[in-house]
This record gives sequence, C-alpha cells and structure tokens, in this order.
Amino acid sequence: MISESSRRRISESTVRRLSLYYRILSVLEKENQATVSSKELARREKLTPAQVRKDLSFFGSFGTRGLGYPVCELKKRIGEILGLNRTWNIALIGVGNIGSALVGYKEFQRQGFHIKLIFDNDQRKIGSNHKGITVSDIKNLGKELRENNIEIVIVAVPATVAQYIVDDVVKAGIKAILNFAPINLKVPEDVFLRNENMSMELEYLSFARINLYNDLGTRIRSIQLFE
Amino acid sequence: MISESSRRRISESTVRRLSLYYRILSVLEKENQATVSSKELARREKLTPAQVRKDLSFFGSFGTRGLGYPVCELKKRIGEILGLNRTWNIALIGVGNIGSALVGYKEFQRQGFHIKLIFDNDQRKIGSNHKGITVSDIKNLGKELRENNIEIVIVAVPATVAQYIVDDVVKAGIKAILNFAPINLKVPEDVFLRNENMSMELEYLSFARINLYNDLGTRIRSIQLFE
DNA sequence: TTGAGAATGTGAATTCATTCACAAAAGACA
DNA sequence: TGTCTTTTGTGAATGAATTCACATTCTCAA
Repeated sequence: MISESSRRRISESTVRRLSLYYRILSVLEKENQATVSSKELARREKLTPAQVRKDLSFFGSFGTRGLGYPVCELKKRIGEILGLNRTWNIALIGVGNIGSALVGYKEFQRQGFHIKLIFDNDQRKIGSNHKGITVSDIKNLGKELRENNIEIVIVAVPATVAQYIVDDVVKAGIKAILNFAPINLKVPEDVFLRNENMSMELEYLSFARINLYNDLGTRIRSIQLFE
Repeated sequence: MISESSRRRISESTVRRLSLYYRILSVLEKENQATVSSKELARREKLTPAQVRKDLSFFGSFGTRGLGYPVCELKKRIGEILGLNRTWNIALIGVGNIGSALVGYKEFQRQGFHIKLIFDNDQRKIGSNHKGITVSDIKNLGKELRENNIEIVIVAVPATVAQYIVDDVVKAGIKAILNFAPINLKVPEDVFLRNENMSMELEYLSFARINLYNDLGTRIRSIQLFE
C-alpha cells in the first residue's frame, strides 16, 4: 500500500476528500447498506462521480462494475490509508478555551485520536483534572512526551508563546504537530505541521457575503468545501 | 471593487491566501514596517513570489516597482475585500465544549466577528452568562436573529440535531452559516455554508505520518497549508 | 542626473486537478 | 443462456492554478 501510494502522487485534496468519504461510509455502515455507487457518494458530497472514482482508484480496484463499492471494505481500506484503524497517542498543550474544548471533543476519540497527556504552564491548572487526565507542568514536556510514546502534539496556547512551545516539542522528537494558535510557526523540514485556523472559514463567509452576490441579490455560485 | 472581483473569477485558494497575507500584514504593521516585497511575503508563507503577486494583482496594481507593497494600504485593501474592516453580528448556537471555546476566542473579536447572541436548548444553560452574553432559549431563535440583525450564524451543536437547527436558521433568513458539527448539512442554493472539520487536519497528519516517509525515515515532501 | 539594482505586473508556459467518454465487467432477469 | 442495464476504471481532453520569464518602472546612492 505504501509503495503504491507513494508511486502515484496523491494530492492533498484527494486526502481531504478521503476524510469525507470515510465519514459517509461510517454512516452507511451503520445503516447496514452493503454497497454504494460513486454516483451516490458524489451526490452526498456535491462532487462528480468521476472524481470519486478517480480518488478511489489511486488505491487500487475496489468496486464491482454494475454494483458499486462494498461499504465495509471500502471504509476499512480508507481507514488504513488515513491511519484511522489504529489509535494515536496525542498530547495537548494548553487548556484554555480551545484546549478544554478539544479534550472533550468526542469525534477525536471516535477516530482513534486519544489525548493521553495535557500540559499547561499555569500553576492553578497544573494538577487539575480534565476528563480523567491530570494536567502536567509544561516543564516536564520532553520527558513525559517520550515516556508516553506521544506521536502527535496539539498546540492550543496563546500565539505569543506558541513558537517557544513548538521548539520544545520539536526538541522532544515529535514529528507531527497540529497548531491552533493564529500564527505562523517555524519547524524543521522533517516535522509535519498543520494549522487549524478557525477564523479562516469565517473570513471566507464574510468575503462571500460581500462579493459573491450579484446586484439582484442572487448567489453567483455555490460554495462547497471542494469545488 | 465588487464588479472587479466578480469579473475576473477569484479562486477559493486565492481568498484563503488573502487571509494569510492579512495576518502577516497585521504583524508587519505593528512592527512599523512601511513596505513589504512579494519575496518577503512569500518567504513567510512558504509560497512563491509570483503567486503572491498574482494574488494581489486581482485587485489592481498596488505595489511600487523596486520597492514593494505599502503595508498599511495593502492591509486595508485586503481587509476591505475580506470584509474585515467592519463588524459582523454573529449568533452562536450551542454552548457545549466547542461553543464555549468560541465565545472566548479573542481572534474573532479582533477581526470584527462579534458574537451578539448565544442559544441553547438546555434549561440549565439558558439564562446563564457567557462573557457577558445571556444564553437564550433556542425556541426564540427566529425572532431574536431578526431583531438583532444577525448576519452569520455559527452552529456548534451535536451532529444529531444540527440539521434541524440549520433548517430553522435558514427559515429565519440567514444566508451565511459556519458549521462545526461533523456532519453534512443541506441548505438551499442561496445560503453559504462552510464546515469547520476539526478532525480533518488531524487525519491529514495521521495520513502523512503513515504515508509520507520513505523507508529511510526521511520526509518525502513538506506539507504546507497550500502547496 | 544618471546608472545600477530591485521589484512589480503580466502574458506565456507549465504543471496539476477535474471531467469526459467509453470499453469492459458484472448483475438482473427473462 | 443471452440481452439489457448498471457501474466501474481509466486514458484523453479539458480546465484551473501555479510558475516562469521578462519588459517595465521605480528607488537609491553617488
């Protein structure tokens, strides 16, 4: 699988669509639907059937002509590709507004993203309990990350300190970081950094409201996650 | 401006990059830097200078050859395009984990996104106070949205009820919705709907960790927000 | 005032992503 | 078994986004 997927380059948009397919397939699985056609998947995500088939074809021939794709198998396969058929040990840094929300976010649990450690630098928070996890002192970051086999770190600290925190995280050998601070962080070449910019979608809506109506108040085009 | 931007089609990725430029320009403005080159903007966002210039050229000639772009003016202009030089009246529905985090998210305030109303259906939460805002009963949704000139609604309710809530929001005449529930919502053609899928970036990291290293443990390619 | 250097703005070229279109494969049913 | 329908899988065609490359314009220093 790995060799196959690295031979033909899989675009970021394809990966993002896989996430969407996975979610739909989970629903269909619960509804005990045995198969699903590219047409049906496309309808649900407002994509074209051809796009769905192209995306899925990156990972081999899966469907049955005349019938469609087997729901369970396809879900399992996409799960493998996205790494959702296993659990990931995650550490969260910062239990402010957003950090606390993430600790309680059930969707993470459901997908195998288990928050095992929580860090903060606020003495009032250290030692306190969030959903069964005791908040650790940020001073022990490196040691605890290593001892607990943490693979992904979520950074939810104020923008002003985010770079320092991330430097420490990198020093501890972590190679995957999800950043919620609204700032551009620098990491070495071999570290994966993704940013969750919560204002961006709101800004897009704002842009859309201002720019994407014509003079008659009619929508010029529809906005989807991918178009 | 509107006519100009609708004449030449501005792609979604361009708009998203405008958000990034805006953030950088805010920093530069604070540092009292008078001008900035496309090269410098590109370096900070890991883009190419040509891309930056193309993006900015959609909105007219702004820079000075040999010098670069005037920081303040450019920020102001991008702000206009994105609708950040004004305030937006926002209503939040659902004060669970995520909803509460959003109420306290200062970045929204800073960009002119003012949460004016909060709704919930939980009797224990109705009437309680979040950052100075009293939580209203979801039953009064339509009336209150209209009376308070709400323009954008943020939906942060459980996936199971999200569609019902959104139907009511649409009925109240709202044309822009930001959805945090991990589910696909249906809205009429003329309503802008954007989804904030918090698992998606984590899934991408997971995918990257599994697939984007070669056998030597070396990163195959770097991941940026846009590439 | 002039010349060297810097940086924009933009068609053209290229690369990347999506859609088309159809042969091939499988199911359904007489 | 044979025909009709459905749907996949995929090269080819199209379309969109990015990058190239360079003429043009401005700055700055002497």
